[in-house]
Amino acid sequence: MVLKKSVKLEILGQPAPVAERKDAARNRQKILEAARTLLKTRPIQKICMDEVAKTAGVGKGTVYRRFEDRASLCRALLHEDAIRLQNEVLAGFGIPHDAPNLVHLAHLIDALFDFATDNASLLSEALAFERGGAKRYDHPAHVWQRDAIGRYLERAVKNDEIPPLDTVAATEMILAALDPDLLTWHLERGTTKTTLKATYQRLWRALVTGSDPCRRAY
Amino acid sequence: MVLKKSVKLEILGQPAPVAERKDAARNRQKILEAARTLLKTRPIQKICMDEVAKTAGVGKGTVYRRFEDRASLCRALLHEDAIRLQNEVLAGFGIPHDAPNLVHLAHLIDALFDFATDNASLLSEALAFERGGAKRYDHPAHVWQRDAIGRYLERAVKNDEIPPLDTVAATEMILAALDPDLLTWHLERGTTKTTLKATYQRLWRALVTGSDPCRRAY
DNA sequence: ATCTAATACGGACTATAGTCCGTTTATGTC
DNA sequence: GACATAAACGGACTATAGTCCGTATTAGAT
Repeated sequence: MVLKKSVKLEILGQPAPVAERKDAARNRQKILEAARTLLKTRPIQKICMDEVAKTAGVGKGTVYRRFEDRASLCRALLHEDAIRLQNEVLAGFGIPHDAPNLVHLAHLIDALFDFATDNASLLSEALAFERGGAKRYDHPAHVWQRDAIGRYLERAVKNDEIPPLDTVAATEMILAALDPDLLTWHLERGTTKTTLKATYQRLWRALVTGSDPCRRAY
Repeated sequence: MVLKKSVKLEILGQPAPVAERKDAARNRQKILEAARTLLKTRPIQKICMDEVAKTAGVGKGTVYRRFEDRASLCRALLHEDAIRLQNEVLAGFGIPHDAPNLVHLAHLIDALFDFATDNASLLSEALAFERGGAKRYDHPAHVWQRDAIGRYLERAVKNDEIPPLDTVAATEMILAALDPDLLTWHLERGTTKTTLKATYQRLWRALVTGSDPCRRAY
């Protein structure tokens, strides 16, 4: 059997759907649809896979054949938003190309922030993938975000927009602070999204503009 | 029945063992011992609660009566190290009391870093507590670390050691980057602990010494 | 020593993620 | 259209976290 080559759309971890058989594709859609329906009634953490299967009218085995695991299903549910995010990045947020890299970065981080808060519950579940094994940091979703931020930071340094800096480490710190559970915690305690976002913008700016005074031995 | 009042030792989330009956106390020890024995053979993620129960020679119900859940057991296993950590902090790391707050903070963060790397696997499991619900950020373990860092940061600002700063937010960013899974990831990829720690020290210093230039509207 | 009530025990039970495998279906070939 | 076979289906099965509850133990009171 010759598989039709399908365009690879590896975006934020969406499993590239390589030429599925018709029934398989249909079931994939039924499952996603079922999940989305259930998501309207309660957060993903309260939805079990059997229920998704039953709602979709397929067997549990089918769910797990279409989606590697629970986290994988969550990632697929995030796909649309992820596409939008990536398109915004590719389009450069409508900013002049020659705008300072820090401005680009500000927009990128804003977008990542929105993505994280708007999808906190799904993301939390999606990231739980392989806890303790630390594999999550090798996941395309994470790698992509890291690359995007890192690129701008490097350019900003080269361009003398900010002092020299360990861009790799800084990138990771910026991303770590975007932990969906942390954001959720703040929002649940009454901080508005706007405030939180502003705080966050100030924070990463402080990080990348900071110097290391290496204040004496101790 | 009158309970003997026991000293409350609420450290890093260790459940204060309030006057247990003799059999209960004995079983608590048996369970901890069993867990530690098993931990010598493989990481906590590969050990199931039935096994702990069986090894300890008690029923599963007993395990769950002594320890609220898996995460709770992990926290108990971290207790000794947590005590040491707290004592170091209380002792001020043997630094002169009038040393700059940033120096104190450097030692604190070093200690937190060591604690996180030395206990990464247990911590990862312990923190997994209540994912998606964001309750982990209200946990005594986290609150304690936050307070400790926050206190030094505030003093450092008041003392003009660093420019004004959103100390609360900065504290959270510093802690977020200490994610045990992230540290594990680096260590697994060959970064030495020494290097990683040095990088981390530079990073938080950059953060707290940074300014927010508020570069133009965009 | 006995009594009694609070406390604890243990293992069967439930819930749920994820696997396995015998049966069914789609699809390219003749 | 019939055939062969790769792919997919579905639900029973396994593994494991956490609950429940009838029975057993402890410890203060008498």
